[in-house]
Amino acid sequence: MPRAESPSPETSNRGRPPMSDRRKHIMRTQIARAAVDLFTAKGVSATTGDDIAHELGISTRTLWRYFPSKESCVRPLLTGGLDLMTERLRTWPPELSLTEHLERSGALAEDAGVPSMASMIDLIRMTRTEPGLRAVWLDVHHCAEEVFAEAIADRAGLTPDTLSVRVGAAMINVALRVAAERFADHADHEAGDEDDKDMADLIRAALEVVEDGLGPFTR
Amino acid sequence: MPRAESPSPETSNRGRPPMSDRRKHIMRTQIARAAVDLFTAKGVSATTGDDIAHELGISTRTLWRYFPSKESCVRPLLTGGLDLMTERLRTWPPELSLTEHLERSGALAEDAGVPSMASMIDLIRMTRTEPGLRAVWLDVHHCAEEVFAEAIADRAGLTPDTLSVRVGAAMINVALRVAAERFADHADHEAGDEDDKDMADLIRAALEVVEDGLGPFTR
DNA sequence: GAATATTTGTCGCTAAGCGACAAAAAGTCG
DNA sequence: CGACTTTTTGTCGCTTAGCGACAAATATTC
Repeated sequence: MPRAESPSPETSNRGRPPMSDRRKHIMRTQIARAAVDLFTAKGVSATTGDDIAHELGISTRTLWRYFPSKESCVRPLLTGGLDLMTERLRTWPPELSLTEHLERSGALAEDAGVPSMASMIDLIRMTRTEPGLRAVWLDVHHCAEEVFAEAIADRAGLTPDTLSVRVGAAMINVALRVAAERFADHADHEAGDEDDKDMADLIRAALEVVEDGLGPFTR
Repeated sequence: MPRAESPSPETSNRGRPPMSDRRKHIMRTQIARAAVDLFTAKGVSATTGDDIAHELGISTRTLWRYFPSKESCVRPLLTGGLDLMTERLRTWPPELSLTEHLERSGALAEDAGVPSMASMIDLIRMTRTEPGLRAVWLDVHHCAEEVFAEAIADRAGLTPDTLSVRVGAAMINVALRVAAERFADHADHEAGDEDDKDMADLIRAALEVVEDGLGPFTR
């Protein structure tokens, strides 16, 4: 049986601590990369699971072991920004409000946090026209809601199931989603108007609405 | 070719104004009913498109002409509540705030607005465990965001693309979603604690968080 | 290096979902 | 009502998604 070569020489863990989980993680990101490349090149519907698998030199069966559908292959890329956000929730300092803390996390995410920003931008754009990708995108954020709810509940001394906590977590979540979508949409205008260009400003502006509420808005 | 009998005698438009669109709409709701019944009875993964089609006496090919996947067959049921909400946005009186207006709409929805409330509750519960149904549920609400954005923008004299408008619409939207999910989860406890029992109270409480914002919450 | 556990590939299968064509409706006009 | 047109439906065939089972290959442990 012709064994597939390691996905990439520099990402393989040769000699270093074995760590089987690491291998899986690398494989998933490799698949995600190949998938997004093919999606952007040929379109989602024209890309088959066989295409993605063949690109990496793995069998189709193995591909479906890593992801349950071809659209979900790009999930690791779409979670990139949120992973950093939710990760930093663990070190949420008491003197900062949640929005302040998230704003600073957002500033980090833009710079070095996410390795392949260009692919992510392409992906988020594709979610507009590709229902399958949009479903993944929405689900990624839906999963993040849970994490936000736990963080908020923990801080406020409430249960994550409290209605206000769930709504609050969802509000935070959509603010980040809308900011990301807007960033993706306006990313290539580059040297245009300097209103809300970088991710940090967008996140700040979006979270501001969440912070203040709709009261002063739609009355 | 054995023609399928009309889905139901009383829902067929025999002799009355022709109206081809009406037939389609009836067909869609009939399919949705059959789908949710089979999903609750056998589970989603164990239900095939053939099952749904056979239940209605139509061919599988026709089923896929009405819906692009078996999960999306239940979409008409999941949009029930939101349809009423967005429809009533057209008659949003100037003297009411958006949340006030939506609260009243919510009170209507509970009573007579949605015909098959029981099926909807079952469906929303299933979205927890069935990824395919959750995707439909999230997408239904995502589509509603667009409508809310237009309504808010229209009232505020802004473009629907304004960041604050989009975030605001998304906030409204998730509040309604969380309220619906909570209602579905706590629906059968019936005569338990009288905290947040009916839909109207839940919507009111959820929209209150949106109205006030997270400022007084996570600081 | 041998024994064990995990991963992968091959095979076979069910089901999703679409394109094309023909039959059967439904709608139209006289 | 009857001929005509338009829309809908069914049948057929096909590609792809995606999983279960078993065997080979690989990784891990001792």
